[in-house]
Amino acid sequence: MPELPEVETTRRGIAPRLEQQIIKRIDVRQSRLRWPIPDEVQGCVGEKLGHISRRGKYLILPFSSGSLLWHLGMSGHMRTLQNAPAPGKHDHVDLVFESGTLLRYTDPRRFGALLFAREPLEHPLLASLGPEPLSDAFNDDYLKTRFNGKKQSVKQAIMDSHIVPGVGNIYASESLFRSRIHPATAAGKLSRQRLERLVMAIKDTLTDAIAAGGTSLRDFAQADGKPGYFKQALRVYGRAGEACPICSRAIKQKTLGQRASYYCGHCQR
DNA sequence: ATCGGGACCTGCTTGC
DNA sequence: TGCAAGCAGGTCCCGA
Repeated sequence: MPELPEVETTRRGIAPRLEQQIIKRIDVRQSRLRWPIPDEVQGCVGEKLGHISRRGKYLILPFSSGSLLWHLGMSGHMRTLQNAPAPGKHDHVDLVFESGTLLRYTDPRRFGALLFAREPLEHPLLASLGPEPLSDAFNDDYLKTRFNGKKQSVKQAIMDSHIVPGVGNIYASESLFRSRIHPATAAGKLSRQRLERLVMAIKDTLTDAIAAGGTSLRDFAQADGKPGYFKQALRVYGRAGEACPICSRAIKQKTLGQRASYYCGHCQR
């Protein structure tokens, strides 16, 4: 579910309901996520939540003693609730605020993570991320440097969070289709012009998806429970055998780096 | 240094 | 109908 647009959609959904509120309790029902949830997170209790931000696919919830770092993994999602029903099997964490509002974290596969850091941006997991793809620092000069000499496919390269954080399997395929670059092309072989196109395609794809409220796949819902609307806007992802929206030839599927990739063999070179 | 693969989990879909 | 295999939005870490 969650790539950058879904995480950003989640952030926008929960922020107005939670910021400036004092946390009363943190209920951890299952601490075994990707890493065990550290006891340190309990240090936030009694403190006021500041401005929620995002770095790559991480949400940062700042309190005076430090920040919660939250990654949704593959299947995680959050909802804010007023009158919380009894937690279900996969509702692993609740942040309970003094107002009665509650943030509930659900994650069937438990690939997500909840960590604590005094200086969030200095945490090794965040410090090693590439520049935000929607910032000016993410440009063709940057990609030229990072792709230099790379034999790895461009699809795998843009899915590497240390190069481009936030682009996952869906938006990698979509961005490559937009830029008309074949996903298996060696990253280091891309011309300057194609890198410019790729940068623009990634920015546009992410921006459009955020505007649509994220892609709705399976269990993804926005923080208010409404589904995202980008799924119908996907041009190639999950559409093997369907007609390419540009040339009408059948969309192909190929596995790269153990992940399904979708592309048009005619439009993408 | 770069890479490919395995690992971590559960649930849904597919095929026999 | 039942069961097992295969696949799914992520990414760290290991060994080659």
